Amino acid sequence: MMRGPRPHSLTDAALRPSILVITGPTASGKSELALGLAEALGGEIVSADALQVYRGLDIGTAKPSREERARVPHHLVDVAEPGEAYHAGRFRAEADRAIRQIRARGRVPLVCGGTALYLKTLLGGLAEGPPRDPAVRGELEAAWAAGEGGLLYAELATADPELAARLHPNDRSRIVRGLEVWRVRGVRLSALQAAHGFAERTYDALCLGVERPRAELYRRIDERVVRMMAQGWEAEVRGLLTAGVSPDSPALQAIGYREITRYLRQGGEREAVAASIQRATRNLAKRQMTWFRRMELEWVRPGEVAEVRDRARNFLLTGSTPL
RNA sequence: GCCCAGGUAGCUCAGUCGGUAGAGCAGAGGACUGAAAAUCCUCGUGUCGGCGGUUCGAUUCCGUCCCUGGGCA
Repeated sequence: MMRGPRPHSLTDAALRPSILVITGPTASGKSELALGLAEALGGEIVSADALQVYRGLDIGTAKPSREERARVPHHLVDVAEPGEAYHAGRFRAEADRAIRQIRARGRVPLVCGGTALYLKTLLGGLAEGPPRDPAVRGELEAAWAAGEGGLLYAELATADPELAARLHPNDRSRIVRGLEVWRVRGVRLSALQAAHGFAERTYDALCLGVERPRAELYRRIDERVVRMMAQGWEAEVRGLLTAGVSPDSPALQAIGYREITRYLRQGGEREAVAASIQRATRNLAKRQMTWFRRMELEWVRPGEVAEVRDRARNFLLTGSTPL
């Protein structure tokens, strides 16, 4: 079994900038909490959300409103075109820059979002791998779509046996990524990952997770989807498609966007769309919980704003790099 | 009232030429290193509508009753 990174010495910790992290499953109310906290502490919000980065995806990503963004500066929202493929590597670099700038202004960086992989890369870094290569990617995806998944898995088993051993033959995304790394750079992704091990410790972070009873969370999700549909989500998606955004782009694979795109292109029962979006969102929340359970978060309840504020203040004052 | 078709897992349904049943979805748990709201893995005992009958044995066949659709009156 792999062991976690060794605890860092106090000297190491003293060099690390303090940040606040607020996460939680979708619709848990983390944005609201972050907003209140940012105002109370003189902070700025760095979004850790894989979809709010895209311009034009507003309703379905529950993007902060113009008013909210006027109240508190937000970073990493609307920083990519909807046709682009944003990714963890880019998030890591841009979040680092945003945090640096916020601190340079003497303000508190408040990272808020539910994309656990992004949070993980922020806190632990990311292995040095080649960025995605559209050409190679295209070939691999095409091969997979043509039913050659078995061949691709076999190729990976030869190129990077260690990686293949821990991937299920059906795990398209990871098999494709592993082969991509092998084909463009001739190195094994598993080796890069082993060398790195998420061992970077750039920040001294207080990580808070917003907690809600499952049933309550699911109810909020269902209600929010209804609200989003009423706000014109369908028209938003139609606009993106009309503007030429490819239905295959990552942005349109997002929950809701994918269902609405399918509906607009292939038809179907209108009422079934909202229901399937609700279901997919509930499934997402459950997957997020799986991440959070092993993230060593301090759990807070949505109503505990004052307590959380004091907890955060205390952390910032006694942390390694008081402001 | 009569005729027909159904009543099987939370939902939609398959199936058992009589040996107590299985898929999808839901739900739960898990994995996760440049698409991550992605991608993937694991988990299915339920008076097989009720009551009788035939049978070594009935969810399966027969009778009857109840319920739900549809048709005829």
